[in-house]
Amino acid sequence: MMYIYRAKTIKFKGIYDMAKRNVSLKDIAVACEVSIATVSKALNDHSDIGQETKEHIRAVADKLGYHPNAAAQALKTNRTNNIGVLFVDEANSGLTHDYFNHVLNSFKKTAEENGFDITFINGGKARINNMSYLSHAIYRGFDGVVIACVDFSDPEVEELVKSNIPVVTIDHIFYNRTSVVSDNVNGMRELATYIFAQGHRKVAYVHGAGSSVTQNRLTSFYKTLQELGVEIPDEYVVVSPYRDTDAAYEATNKLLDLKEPPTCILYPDDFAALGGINAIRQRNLRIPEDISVAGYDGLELARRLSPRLTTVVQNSEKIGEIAATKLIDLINNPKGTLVEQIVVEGTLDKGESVSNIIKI
Amino acid sequence: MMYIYRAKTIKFKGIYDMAKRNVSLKDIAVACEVSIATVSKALNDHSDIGQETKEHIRAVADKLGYHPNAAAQALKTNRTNNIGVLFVDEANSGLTHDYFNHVLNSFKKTAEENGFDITFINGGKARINNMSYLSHAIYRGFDGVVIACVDFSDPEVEELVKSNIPVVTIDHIFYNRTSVVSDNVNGMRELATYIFAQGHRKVAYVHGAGSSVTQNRLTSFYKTLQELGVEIPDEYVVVSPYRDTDAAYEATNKLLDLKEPPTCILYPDDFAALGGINAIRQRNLRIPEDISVAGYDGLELARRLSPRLTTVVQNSEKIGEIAATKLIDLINNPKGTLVEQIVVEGTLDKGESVSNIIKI
DNA sequence: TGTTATTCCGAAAACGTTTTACTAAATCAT
DNA sequence: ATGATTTAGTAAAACGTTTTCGGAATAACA
Repeated sequence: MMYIYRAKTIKFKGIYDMAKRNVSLKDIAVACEVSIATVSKALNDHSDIGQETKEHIRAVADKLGYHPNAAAQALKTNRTNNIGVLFVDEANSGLTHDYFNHVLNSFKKTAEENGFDITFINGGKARINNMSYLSHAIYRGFDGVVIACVDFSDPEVEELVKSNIPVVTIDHIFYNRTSVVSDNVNGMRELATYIFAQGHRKVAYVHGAGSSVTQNRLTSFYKTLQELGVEIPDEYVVVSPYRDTDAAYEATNKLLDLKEPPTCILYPDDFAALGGINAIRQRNLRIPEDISVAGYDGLELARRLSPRLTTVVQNSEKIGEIAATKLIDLINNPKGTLVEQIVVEGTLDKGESVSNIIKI
Repeated sequence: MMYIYRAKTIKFKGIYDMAKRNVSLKDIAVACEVSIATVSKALNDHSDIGQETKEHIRAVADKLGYHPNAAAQALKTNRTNNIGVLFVDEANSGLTHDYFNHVLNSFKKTAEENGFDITFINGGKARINNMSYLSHAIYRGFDGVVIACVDFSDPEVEELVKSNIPVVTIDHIFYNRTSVVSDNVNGMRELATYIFAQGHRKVAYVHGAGSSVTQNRLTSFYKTLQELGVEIPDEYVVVSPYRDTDAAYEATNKLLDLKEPPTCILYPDDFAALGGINAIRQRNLRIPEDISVAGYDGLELARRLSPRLTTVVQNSEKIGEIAATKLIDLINNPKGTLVEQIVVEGTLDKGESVSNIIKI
């Protein structure tokens, strides 16, 4: 696609030409006629500084417009109060990845509430001096790192995980590292069981492939239906990436072209389901009367479609929150805390897109 | 909603108990039997170090697993290679804000390609020692700051914008600061003109309110239709926040309940349009035969709905990219670069949700 | 051979903090 | 009044860099 943009350049002179030197402890020290050490202690509320001195120093600091210098603090204390976020998904959708940005948003919120900032760890490919993930993390001095949705088989990821930087992984379990995962096994079990209960026996599965998340779901799908006595033929399982409506569209067409098409199709996520829905509607089939569909994720989108999408709503907020909490625990108490593996359950949203086809 | 989660705690001992001291220039210096200065220069490829010395030092640095220390570098050079991102939207949707996360994703990409990292500037409310935006930016020493989608009347934002930190604002123009804005005026003009050409005269507008973005659109909407000789009664304009499907649902119902309901409704964004669509469908009205709708933003969602949504696709990728480029220009050349105000045009996607109602 | 460039490297200061060890003064107990 | 303790503050080192100013050795030149 061609993009046009007009630019009108206003001929202002540059405005950033004043020498910038921020006020430092030293400035406060001379203003108050005390030592730098005293200023530092006063601002950090140490007990060995007199009350009136503290108040005076703080007042002067305020008046002078003092701001602490994160770099200097970090250099001295080995703490940055900064958390690295590593996220590289297969589709490279980055921040536009629906599920992830919900998780991250909640992670960010709790991290900030605890005084931490968030910085992205970017790939080796993009950087000028191309560092590995671990190099980047060491370089920035992150107090901890959260890893989500990446290709966990990437050796660079493994290197990072095995380092001595506190790590929490999301939706993937590493031995001896704490992780927060969505309960895909039970989620899929619930969904499959519900679909079975609605009378469906010919159930197809559009598989998101790639990660342990989708692998868990697929396994759970097979297992659940097998326990219920349903056989899934191989041609009922097709692959299509996360959030890829085009691929889901193709996959759906393939399924509908089978001699014996399924009565229900499961998609890797709600958005991909849209692609499937388009394919189905294009054939003038009705949802759910002629064919049923189900998504996954439980984004708001699912509730806004008509018919409302049957889906498993993942508790992305809770996942982000717990991940942040646990990571901060780890940071503040590196030797004390135990390694935990936390499973966050989702809930089935029955919606309206899976019909009851039990013959009466 | 009640959220359940199970946690199984694996009783591993803490693993982060090894003392971590990263290898420094000094370590390399003693290993190579040269001075620290020489090591620094060698690694930074200064011209006054011999070729073989450089190579040797680099080899040793590699072997020892050296990583530069961002904090120390920042302290010394007053450069952090880090850009602050300020983003607070009305709805507090944060990273889940569709349009913004597209812009940010693209911004992030170009920033990283130029060796910059990205850190969020968070609100005063969330932080423990609640800093203003500017304080936070100074504290972290951001080389530059990008501001998007915030409440630009917030005095804290103004304080930041007026500081001597290089700033680029997105979708809002400040005097004497460079900005990148989506062309909402022309976008809305195109959309309104198209709708008019399709024969619609009773056009309602669900107004996103709050920002200059939506204000520009509203103004352009009024202006365009007035120029075309169409009068918009006051009750055709109702307010509903960005991306709020529930509010859009309500707003739509209000519009449909009018004695003389509109033949076409515009929404502040594609997602909100979904809420409207639900309200319409609930009354068994067909889109676009009985009533037409249009969105804004041009997210992929719009193309995946059926009927495909008529919308204005904003060039979010380009906006992010330009914002990053311009900000980096400003950072690298603070006194030389001019202040620019860049307008990025969008394109009308006619979709299928606005019908032609011209009587033949 | 003596002078001047050129090449390569080092000493040391500085960036803004925090923290340890210490001192001087004030308070207390006896 | 003496010694012991507490209180309030300071000096200085250290964190890991970068950079300025030289300085010594070597090379080039007359």
